[in-house]
Amino acid sequence: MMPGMDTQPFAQIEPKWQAYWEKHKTFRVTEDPAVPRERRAYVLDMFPYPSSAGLHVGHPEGYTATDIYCRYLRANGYRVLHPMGFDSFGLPAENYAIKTGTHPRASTEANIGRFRTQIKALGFSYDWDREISTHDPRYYRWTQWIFLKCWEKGLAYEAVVPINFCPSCKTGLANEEVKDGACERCGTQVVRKDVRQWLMRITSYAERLLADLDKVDWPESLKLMQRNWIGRSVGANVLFPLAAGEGSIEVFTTRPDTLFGATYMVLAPEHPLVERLTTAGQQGAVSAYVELARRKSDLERTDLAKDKTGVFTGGYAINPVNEQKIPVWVSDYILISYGTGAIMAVPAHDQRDFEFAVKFDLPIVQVVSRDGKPAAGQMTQADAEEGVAVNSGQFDGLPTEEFKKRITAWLERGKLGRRAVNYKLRDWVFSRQRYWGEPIPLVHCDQCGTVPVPYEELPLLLPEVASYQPTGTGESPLAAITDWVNTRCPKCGGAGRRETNTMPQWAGSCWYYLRYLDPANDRALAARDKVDYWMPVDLYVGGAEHAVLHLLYARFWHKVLYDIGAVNTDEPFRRLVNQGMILGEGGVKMSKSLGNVINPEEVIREFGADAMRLYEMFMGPLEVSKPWSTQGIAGVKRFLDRVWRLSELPAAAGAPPAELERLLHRTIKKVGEDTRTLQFNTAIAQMMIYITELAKEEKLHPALWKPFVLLLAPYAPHLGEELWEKLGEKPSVAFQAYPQCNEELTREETREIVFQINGKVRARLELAAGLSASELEKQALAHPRIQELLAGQKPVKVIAVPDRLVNLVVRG
RNA sequence: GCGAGAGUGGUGGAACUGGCAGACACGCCAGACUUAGGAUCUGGUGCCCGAUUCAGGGUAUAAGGGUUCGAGUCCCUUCUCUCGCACCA
Repeated sequence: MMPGMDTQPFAQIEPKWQAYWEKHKTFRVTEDPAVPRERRAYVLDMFPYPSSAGLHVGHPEGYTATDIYCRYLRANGYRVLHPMGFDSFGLPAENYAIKTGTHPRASTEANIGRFRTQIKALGFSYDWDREISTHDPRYYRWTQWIFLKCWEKGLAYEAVVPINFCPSCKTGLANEEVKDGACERCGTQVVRKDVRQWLMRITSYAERLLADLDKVDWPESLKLMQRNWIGRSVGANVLFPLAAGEGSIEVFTTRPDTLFGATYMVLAPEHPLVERLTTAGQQGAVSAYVELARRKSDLERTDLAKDKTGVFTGGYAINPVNEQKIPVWVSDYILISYGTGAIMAVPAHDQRDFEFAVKFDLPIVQVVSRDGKPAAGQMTQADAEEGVAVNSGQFDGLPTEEFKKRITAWLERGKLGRRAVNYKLRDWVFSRQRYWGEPIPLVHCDQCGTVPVPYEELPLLLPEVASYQPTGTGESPLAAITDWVNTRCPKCGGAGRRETNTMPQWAGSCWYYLRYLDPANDRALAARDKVDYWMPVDLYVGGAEHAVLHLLYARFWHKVLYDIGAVNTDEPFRRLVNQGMILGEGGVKMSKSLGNVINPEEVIREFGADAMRLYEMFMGPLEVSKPWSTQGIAGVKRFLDRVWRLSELPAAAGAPPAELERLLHRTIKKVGEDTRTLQFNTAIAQMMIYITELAKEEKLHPALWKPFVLLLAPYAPHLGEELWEKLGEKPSVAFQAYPQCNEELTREETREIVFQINGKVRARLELAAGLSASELEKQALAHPRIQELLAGQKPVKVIAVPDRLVNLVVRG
């Protein structure tokens, strides 16, 4: 048989309609002030990094979901902004350049070309006039502009700090980029290294980043990840005077109520007071320990179940609540980067302190009790629960919460301490010692210090280099270009040196959603009226792997932009949905090494883009991970072929059968609701049910067919256009009004009522819908099978649920 | 270890505020059409027992318990898996 006779000719249809959309700019969108706010929607996909591997099947999943949703919104009268672009700065292109000498721009732009072609082959309704790439100087001009704004506000600062350094990528990494002690990108163990860095003061936004999570409609699990990452904790900073000489040790504690149980103190090895406190006798041991700790990697220091180590400094401090002299130790279980880098140790109520105390035979004093009485005998582990104070002098008997308030007030009165809030969140290590990124637009001048490149001179172009090889010395390959590095100070005109670090990949992706609003603007990152027209993003779809990276950084920058009046809202993304991962066949992760990677290009060639789209949506709920199945996509293609064959049937005259009309309206209702709520899998199932029934007819009723084509079009847009045209209609189907369901017709006339005895189904009966409970009960008792089984017994209880069931309860 | 989420046929998954478990699809089985089929169509398909065709019955949502006329759904305990954090004082 001729191919194409009984299957949809997707190989012809799909390029045909893609060319049509492109030629007519069908999905170009402009700002029409006549469209009211509630009829506008900004639907955003996380833009891809254009890797050399080409599109992955995971990309089309989220893109298809938003595309269906956008097409649904347009059919329902919305003006929809739906753009796409490329996150095109980044390490892989640079590593490729090191290997082959190809300029990262050349390989990146080739990859972008391939990505664009692949994305277009899936028939997404993007407004391609708004496409952006973060490596484009017209784009990164504004990334640099935002950086300078941050610098002006004191949010970007330079420091030599010990940071996570990837020896393979030869660059510093942000905390967020380290997973299990390894570089997130390449898996190499990171080391601690002192490098001159640019940092972003994200910590000064910690409180707002935390509080404003309550304003957005995001998955709870993701909000929780951000909350935990920010890690706010409330307590007190307390001063412990040194026993000898001036000064004191400041500690942070969340449990000031346990102050009476503080029996020793511990300083981080890097703590500035270590040297002063160390006595002559302990000098050797302390120096050796500090040196050892310095050389340990972060992973070794934070190793899971390792034994606690430490040394006594020989020095003492005074516990301010009871004037007791307590020893000061040094240990690497205290981190210099959190709190004050020093703690009061309360071994009775903190497991870490307990282990340390047991190991070094330090006193353990219980100061909290669950029942208000001190425990008899030795404690075998720390008890971190709240309770009632004991062994705490005048405070005995106070419950933990109350004690915290009182002691904090007491400390404040005595100038011995004050309430304090701490965050786990660290400032964002922002500079990279690499080539392929935005140059940081600053000049170092001996006279004037750090001077910004004037705004009107932006973009500061990324210069060409002879070698992309990272130096590993803390300088980027840019440092080797002397005629670029050596420049004039913009302020005094004297000799200056350019900053040679570049920005991290996250910089460009921090604000790309704003550039789509006004991609060609050369006077502002986006005109404020366009920002006001579209922002905030109504729906943002992408993977969960960006929970504490892109999504945290973007929120941070957005708030900075909000503070300087560049945007209209304090949060960028009103609603966020994480798509699940698509796994390989068999439920394992897709990877080159396993050889189970599915190539979208091949899938499209074999099954068509519509089938690919439909299948990815039919696999299961958008949010969950699910395995790919080639047989599964074949099934979905069968459905599309069946639809095609139906379209080839001759038209029927006269009114369609009433039952099919009812099914049509139930289908309109179900598909519409499920599309609106992103439950695409069940919407597709309903379309399948409908087509199965329609296929039983000899001829095709236009009244049953036309609305179906409109339901299908958002899911299979190429076939949708083609079927619309076959109906004698003019393209495009994309802006046709969505079918309306007749509620009257969605209601069933009859319902199958289940008759149960003691909860077990014993009979079924088709009855008119809407019968009352008492009528149902009568029907149940009159049913012959029920009468037979009851054998004259009277039910002790009858539960009748209208339109559903009757349950007869017999005997007790 | 802590935090979050999830466990439903051979497989992916359905199931509204507790109300017929397994929609839809894959796979499999049988039949039709066919020179052929990764084609199409029809029927069947959780498991167990039973009935030669029409019956029918039992059992079942990770395991165990509880609430209820009724539990995949609510509560408790246990187990498994996935994700996040990991000495954050």
